[in-house]
Amino acid sequence: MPAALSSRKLRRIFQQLLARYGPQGWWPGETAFEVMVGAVLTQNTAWINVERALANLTANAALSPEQILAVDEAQLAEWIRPSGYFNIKAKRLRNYCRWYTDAGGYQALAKQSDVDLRRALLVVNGVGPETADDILLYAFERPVFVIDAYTRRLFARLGLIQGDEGYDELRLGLEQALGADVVLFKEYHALIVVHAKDICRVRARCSECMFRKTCPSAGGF
DNA sequence: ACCCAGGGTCATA
DNA sequence: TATGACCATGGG
Repeated sequence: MPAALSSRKLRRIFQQLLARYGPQGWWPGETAFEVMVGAVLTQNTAWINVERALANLTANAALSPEQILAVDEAQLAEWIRPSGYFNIKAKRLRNYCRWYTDAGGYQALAKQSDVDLRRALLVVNGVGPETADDILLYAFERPVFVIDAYTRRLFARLGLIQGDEGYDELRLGLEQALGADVVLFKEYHALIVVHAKDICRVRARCSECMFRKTCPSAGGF
């Protein structure tokens, strides 16, 4: 990203998305911990399947770090089966919960600075850049711009970025252009995801869909 | 039958 | 640093 991103263009795109879809109020979930679990379970997975897994955990009173650490890993895997990759995600959830409780839980972690907390999250095996940023933004209310595949494709299609920038390069560029704004970042990421689903619903398998990797043409809103 | 989903890790060159 | 294999269910 040689040149700085245009704050004006970014805000205009946001306003268009907001006008079309309305406020999304993300992240869906009752508690901060549920957000964290959902962030891990939704890795490369449709949210509908994550909801089933979360429902299983809730039905078994297992949606807490203590219970996730207490139950058998095979049992945990069985509960989260609908969200796919259940064996590896069971390990990842346990890794996360071990880190979370060892660190002293939410109150203790909330005392850390944005950069320190981000660095700590990324040490957890199974938590990568996007999962860490989901947790930082939606569970800890930190002003980080979540970069997912949709975000990259959208801004690339619209000519704001090249598309092959590194994760942090892109994230920092957006954060710098828009300024630290938790409310804006929460809505922006949600609207991009909702727009992606909307486009793919309306033009299922349409070769012009801007969100398909194979899309040969630039789409508009 | 095929493609993809609100990614991440690990082995290899 | 940069690819590729792998993880796996469920909907369109």
